Amino acid sequence: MDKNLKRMATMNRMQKSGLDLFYAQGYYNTSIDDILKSLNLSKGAFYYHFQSKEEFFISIVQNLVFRKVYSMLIEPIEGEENPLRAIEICLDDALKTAEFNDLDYGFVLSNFLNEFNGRNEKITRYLTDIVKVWEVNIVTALQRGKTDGFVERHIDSEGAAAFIISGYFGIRSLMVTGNCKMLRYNYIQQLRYYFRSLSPVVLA
Amino acid sequence: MDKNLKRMATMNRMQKSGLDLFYAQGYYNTSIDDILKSLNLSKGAFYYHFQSKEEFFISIVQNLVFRKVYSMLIEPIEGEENPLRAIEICLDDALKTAEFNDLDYGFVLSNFLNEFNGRNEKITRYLTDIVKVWEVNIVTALQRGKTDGFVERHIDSEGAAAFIISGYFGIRSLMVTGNCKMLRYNYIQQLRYYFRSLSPVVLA
DNA sequence: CCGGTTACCGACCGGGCGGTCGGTTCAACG
DNA sequence: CGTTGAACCGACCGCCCGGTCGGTAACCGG
Repeated sequence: MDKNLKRMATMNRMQKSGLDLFYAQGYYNTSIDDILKSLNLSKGAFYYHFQSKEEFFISIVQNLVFRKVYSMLIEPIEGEENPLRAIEICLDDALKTAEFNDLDYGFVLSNFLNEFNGRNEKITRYLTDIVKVWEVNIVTALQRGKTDGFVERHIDSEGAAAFIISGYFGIRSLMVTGNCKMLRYNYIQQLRYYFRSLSPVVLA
Repeated sequence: MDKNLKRMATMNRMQKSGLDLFYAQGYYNTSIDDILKSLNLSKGAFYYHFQSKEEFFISIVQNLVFRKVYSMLIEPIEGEENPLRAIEICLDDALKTAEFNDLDYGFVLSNFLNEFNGRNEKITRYLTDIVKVWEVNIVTALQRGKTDGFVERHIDSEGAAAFIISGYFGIRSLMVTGNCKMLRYNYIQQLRYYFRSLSPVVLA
């Protein structure tokens, strides 16, 4: 067990550094040696712990990306009463972390999704699965919102969920070229307009 | 001039095939030989016409991507009376061409933008310039819409433009995993809700 | 028919990358 | 103290890729 701890520690270091570099430079553009150099480790260490570059990446997706997406984008919505408000706050928080160049994992997701699309079906499947979990969660929240009177009954929850995720993926694409703060502010502003059109008409 | 025609013909063939392959497989993942093989040409021919892979790609961006973005996404909006309606039709058309696996150049744009982000500043600049032209065009259309009574006066045109582009980039990211037709339908539906919240209140 | 130019050929180079493998270190254990 | 095995080292292999370069076929003006 003590041995297992050391093993896990090294694997975790590799995964963490791997995700950072894969995200910053792209998967195909990042060599295993790049990752190992940043950790003062050698090829031998890598292939002792992982079978291949692909397996390594999949382990990162499952261990890091999925868990972070869950804790950043899914969990914060689950318990809340007003789904539209919860989604708005959640996305705003995610974009805020993105401003400080920290990994916001929603964008990590869409970035890799683009990179692997048509190039590696296996990995693409792992990534789309995560998106689907997110999507289902939003749909559920919207449906609950309907019964609770926060969401207009006639709107299409699946369509709205796809629209919300789309906007988020897209705004992060635009944010890569500076002026993040303003983009975030504007985006949330427009999201509010959109959400208003999903809300039941309130008699002021 | 006759000679020049032959030169241009070969260059155009290379650019067309190059864009197809770069788009399908990614820039870094597509070798020059891949492109040349599809045309039964050799390295010599390539480096006779182009200085480098990078220059070649930039020429594609300027000659193919920019012109197509202009004719598909910018021109159709310029003359129209109701900007919101024009944008909706324009994006719907663009997504329709995407369904048939043809290149819709808006997505080509966001795809490359993601691939080159942080990896090649020069190319990134060329791509963002095109996005900016598109953005400016939408902003202009929205402003005109305000004076013409199609758009609520207090909305932020820049924010709305960014939001529209974001949604489009994002939905194309989602479309890569099947069910394009339904996604398009749902997306346009939600876009309408959003646009309704940007319209002046009409007394029915 | 000749000289020159255009367009193209394809072998080759150097560097990088994924992956392999024989060897080494060192802590734990009997 | 000797053995064992987990963890790690790093030279090496084969392949690919961007780019170079010496050649050549075809055409064209003189």
